[in-house]
Amino acid sequence: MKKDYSYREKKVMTMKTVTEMTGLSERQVRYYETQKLIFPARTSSRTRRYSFSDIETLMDIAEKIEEGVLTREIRDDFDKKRKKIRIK
Amino acid sequence: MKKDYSYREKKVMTMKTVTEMTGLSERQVRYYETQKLIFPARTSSRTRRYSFSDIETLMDIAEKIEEGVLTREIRDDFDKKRKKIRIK
DNA sequence: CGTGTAAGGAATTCTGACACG
DNA sequence: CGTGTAAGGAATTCTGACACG
Repeated sequence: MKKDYSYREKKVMTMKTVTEMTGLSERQVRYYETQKLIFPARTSSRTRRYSFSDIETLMDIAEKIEEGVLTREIRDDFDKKRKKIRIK
Repeated sequence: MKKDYSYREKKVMTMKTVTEMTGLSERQVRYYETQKLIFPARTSSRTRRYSFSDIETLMDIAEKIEEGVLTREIRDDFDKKRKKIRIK
């Protein structure tokens, strides 16, 4: 059974809210999705929905990008972390 | 200083998400606002933003309405509860 | 009282592409 | 590589009003 309520993970925000909260452009947010760094949900009419968790990930990404890290590297890094969590 | 992060109280959702999560119509959600039962935030372009807390309040309201309680009574009830919390 | 609906405008979102590099 | 932008269509949101009652 799936957990019914998790404020942090629930995909509820639209693009506008995300750009407001992160300071990133729509273009940036969508690009990071194509790079498989974030995974917004989609409504029946194709609009994206983001979670608080996504917002936090985006802010991490923004920092790394500023440091000159490539999206490819950020993704590998995320994948590694996910693996570690699974091993635990 | 204001608390910077509270997933539950942060006003981040648009009307569409709210109607999806509560099952209410846009009309109902807006009406309950005119009755001072919920207080969404507004963006610079006038669109409403709701919090998880608002969603929960809306579901409470929906239940009461079904029981035949008047919005006026629901509001008085909410006001009483707020007062109690303050006294504590 | 509480809610549905049609109306018309404004703001939002989406995709694919050109651009720079 | 990462991001800006103009383009055009589709979906969303808003307000004020008429309707029923």
